[in-house]
Amino acid sequence: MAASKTRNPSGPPGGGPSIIVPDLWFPGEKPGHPLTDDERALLAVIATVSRYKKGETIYREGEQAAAVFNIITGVVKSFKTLPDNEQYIVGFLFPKDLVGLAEYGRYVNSAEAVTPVSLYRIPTTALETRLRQNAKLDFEVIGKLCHDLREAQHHAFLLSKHRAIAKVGLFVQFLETLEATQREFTEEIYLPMTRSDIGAYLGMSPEAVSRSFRELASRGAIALRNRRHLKIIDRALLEASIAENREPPAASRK
Amino acid sequence: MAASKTRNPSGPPGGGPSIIVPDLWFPGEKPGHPLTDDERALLAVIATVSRYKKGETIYREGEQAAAVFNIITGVVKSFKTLPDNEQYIVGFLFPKDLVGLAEYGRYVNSAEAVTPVSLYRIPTTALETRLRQNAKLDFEVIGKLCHDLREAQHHAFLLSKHRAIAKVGLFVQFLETLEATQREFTEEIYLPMTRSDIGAYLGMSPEAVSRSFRELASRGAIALRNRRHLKIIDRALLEASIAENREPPAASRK
DNA sequence: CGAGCATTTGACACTAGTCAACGAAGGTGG
DNA sequence: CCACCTTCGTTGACTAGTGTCAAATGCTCG
Repeated sequence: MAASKTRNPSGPPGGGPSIIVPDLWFPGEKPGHPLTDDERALLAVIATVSRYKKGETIYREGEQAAAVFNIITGVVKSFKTLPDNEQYIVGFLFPKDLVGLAEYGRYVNSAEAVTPVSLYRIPTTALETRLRQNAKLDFEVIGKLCHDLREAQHHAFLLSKHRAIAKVGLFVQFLETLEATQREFTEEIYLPMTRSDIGAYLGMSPEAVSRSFRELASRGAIALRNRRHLKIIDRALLEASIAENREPPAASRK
Repeated sequence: MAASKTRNPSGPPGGGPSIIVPDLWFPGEKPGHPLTDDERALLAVIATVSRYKKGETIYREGEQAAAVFNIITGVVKSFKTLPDNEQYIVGFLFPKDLVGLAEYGRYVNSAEAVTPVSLYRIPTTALETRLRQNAKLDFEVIGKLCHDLREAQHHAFLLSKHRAIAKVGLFVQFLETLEATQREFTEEIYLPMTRSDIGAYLGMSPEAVSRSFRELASRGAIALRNRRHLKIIDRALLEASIAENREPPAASRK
C-alpha cells in the first residue's frame, strides 16, 4: 500500500550522501525521515566518491578505520575470514547503507564489492565533528543503527533453527523486501551474489543452497529464470515451505 | 589486561539510570564513557524503579511501547514466540543494558525476567525529549547501539556453522567476558538461565546443550560445580574444542 | 571460441533432533 | 522439618537432513 518509504526519485538523489531509515524508534513519527539537503550538503563537502570493480576489496578486518562508506550503487558484502580461510558473511549491503563501523578504531570485518560499486567515502574524523555539531544527524544515525540492529537480529533468527529450505525461503523474502524499498516495482528478484556467498550468509554449503532453490522451484513456489533472477510464483506456497521446514527432522519413533 | 571498563564501585551506582558502553566508535577515545552524574540525574527524574519476580513478563511483543528499561540488577531474556509456541531467544540482557527498543511504536519482541530483576522504567516520550536536547546523550546511545549491533552479529556468527560443542563453548566464553565487565573478578561463571533457554538462544535442543556441557567437562576444558556454576579449567583446550568443532561432520569418503 | 569458474547432481557418513524415561532440585503445604 | 510434586537436567536409542567428496554440466569473460 502507501508504504512510501523515503521514495526518492529514481536514480541517484541530488548530491551528497544519503542514509535510508526505513523504520524508526518512537511512535508518532512518519516512516522515513531522510537527511535534508542541507545535511547532505554538509556531508558532501567532506566526502569523496570512489568506485570499485566486482570482487575488489574495500577494506580489511583489523585495518585502521579511517573512513565510513555510504553506498551509492552496487552491492557490498561484509565478512569475516575464518582461520581455515573460509568466510562467514555478516551481511550484504545495498545502496544508501552505511558501511565500515569500527571498534577501537579498527574495522571489525572486511568488505568487498559483490557487483561494481560506487560510494561516498567519509573520513571518520570529519564525520565525528559533524555528529557532535548536528543533533538531527545524530538522530538519523540512531535510526539507522536501530534498523541494522534489527537486521542482524533477523539474520540470527534465520540461522537459529531452520532447515535449508526455510533459510533459502526466508532469504528470498528478505531480498524481495529489500529490493521493494529500493526500486519502484519488483517483478523479479535479482541475486547479485553467488551461491557460495548465499551459503556463507545462511550458514550452509553452496550445494545445499542449490538444492533448496531447485526444490522450491519444483514445488512451484518460485521460478528460476537464470542464476541471478528468480520470481515468486506462489507466495502462500513459499510461506508454507518455510513454516514446514522451520523445525528439524521429525525423528520418527514408532 | 588493564581493561578497566567503566569500573563502577561494586553495588548499584549512586543513582539514576546508567548505560555501559564497553566499546566505541571512533579511534582516539578511551573505552567506556558512561553517563555523567548530571545526565543520570536528568534521566532519574523521569524514571521509576520496577521489580519483577523470576519468570515474570516485562512486556509482550506487539504491545504499545510506552517505555524503555535500564536494568539495575538481574537478568532478562528477550524472545520471540513462534507459531508452534516455542520460543527463540534474541538475547540475554544484563545490568546496565537497555531493553525495549521498538519499531513503529511497538515492541518487536517479548521480555521476561530470568532471575529477580530490578530496573528503571523510562517513558519513551520523556526520553525522546531528552535525546533531542542533549547531544552527549545521543552519542552515548549511539555507542550503546553499536555495541548491541556487534553483539547481535556475534550471535548470528555463533549460530552460523558451528556444531553443538563449539556453540556451547562460545557461549561460555561470551558469558565469561560479560561477567568480567560486570564484576571485579570472575573465578566461576554463573549461568542464570535454564538449559532450555540456552538451547533457545543457541538454536539447539536442551538435550544437546546438556551433552555438550558434559563433553567439555569430560575433556577437562571446564568443570561443572552444579547446574548454575561452572569454571574454565583449561582455556586452550576450550579454544581447541571450539575450533575443531567449527565445521560440520567430516564426511569420510574413502 | 576456449579456459575457468559457478552451479548442479549423486552418494555416503555423521551430527543432532525427537522420543522416552529416569534422576535431581526446588518449592509448597502439611 | 519432612513428604509430595512439579520442573529441570541427564542419559540412551534411532533417524533424517545436510555436509563433504566427486564428477558432470553450463555460463562468462577474456
